[in-house]
Amino acid sequence: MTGQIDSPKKKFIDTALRLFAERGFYGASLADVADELDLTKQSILYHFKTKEALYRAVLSDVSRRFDAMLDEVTGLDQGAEKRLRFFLQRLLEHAQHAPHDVRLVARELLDDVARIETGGALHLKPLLEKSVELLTDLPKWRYRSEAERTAAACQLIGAVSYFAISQPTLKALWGQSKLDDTKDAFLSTLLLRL
Amino acid sequence: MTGQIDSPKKKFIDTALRLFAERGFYGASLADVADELDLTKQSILYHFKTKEALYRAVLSDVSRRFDAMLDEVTGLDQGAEKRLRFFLQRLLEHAQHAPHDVRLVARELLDDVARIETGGALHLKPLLEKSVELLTDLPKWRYRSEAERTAAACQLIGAVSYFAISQPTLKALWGQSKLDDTKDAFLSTLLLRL
DNA sequence: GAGCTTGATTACCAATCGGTAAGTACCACT
DNA sequence: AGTGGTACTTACCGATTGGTAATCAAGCTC
Repeated sequence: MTGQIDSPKKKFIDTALRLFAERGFYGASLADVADELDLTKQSILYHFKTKEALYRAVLSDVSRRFDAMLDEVTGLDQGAEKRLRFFLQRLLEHAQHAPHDVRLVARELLDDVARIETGGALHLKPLLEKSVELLTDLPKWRYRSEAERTAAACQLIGAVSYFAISQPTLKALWGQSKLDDTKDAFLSTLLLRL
Repeated sequence: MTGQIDSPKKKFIDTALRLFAERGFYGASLADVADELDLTKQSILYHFKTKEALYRAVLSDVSRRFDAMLDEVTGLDQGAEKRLRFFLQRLLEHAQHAPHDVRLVARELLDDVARIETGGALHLKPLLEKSVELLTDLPKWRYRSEAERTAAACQLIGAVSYFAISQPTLKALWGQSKLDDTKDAFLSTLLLRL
């Protein structure tokens, strides 16, 4: 129904994703998004009724890509540990060439506090449930209880995600070469701990 | 010089911290902060010249608390592994009863992207350097290279921080009891991997 | 070539934003 | 009693925000 491919909405969604991820929902105005495309903000409001609607469209695009990655992992017909390693590798890759997605998800988590108070919707609920379930179901780790497996899953996702959103800062802090070294070492040391 | 204790600025800083952490810099207006205190926004501008100045004051307050925690860890005269365990425990505790601090730091990391592009200052630079140095210097882990120790340090900080900022969402997702179970298991499984 | 849809425009709006200027209530000190 | 500083207020400002209304040009079908 909603034309996914090559819709004229796509350029707005892509640009809005980048700006929302970099500056947050309130930090990026409709005029900012339109300026990046050399258009006016009213052209955005033609395709999306409100700024909120644009934001929801961006979120569902992010969710779609994330979901495709998760399906790729669950579809892999291999042993549990192989799949877990594959998941972490794919998550890290995803964070590398779709950094805006990961940053927007992080902002969503931060904004949830205010949203929960006001009874707003948690947009990423299905995504989070799927991710954690995937990780806790996969391995029969040496951790004993369900709680410990869940905790370990949160640690793995958190380590990768936080590292991903820290990269621009770390690059400014360390320079590109040290960051690259750390990036190379990241996956191996993470997998080493499984 | 700048009166730390019981200054009339303190209530503004505390309230601003909460709102900035929950909604971000652009999501929380001066009027919002003032309303929470049943005051007018001009009373804020009396104490802080600009909104940016208020934000910097909030950040330095957060940095001060963080720094005190780090000093507490480096001051502990014990073996390297003991200190590392103590650090992770204290970081998790800090995230528990000062959740706004951790959330604001996360927002700073997200905002750095835009700030680096425009040549802005990275407010948390000294804090980050100190944290990572502390972690990489402490243990002679089984990881071989400097890069692998750095990567491991990032993983530990990231796991704790991301878990901390995810808690309101996870509570809404799972309920309080499952979150509590996971929280209890979090530190033990994290330390298990050292 | 009339009519409809699509994508974008210009013009305009009320509300809110951060910030300035001037004034007020209160308190300590002399 | 007068003075000066502190904490805060009311009144106001220009700029920007998200959003509405009306219009216009291009392309399509019949």
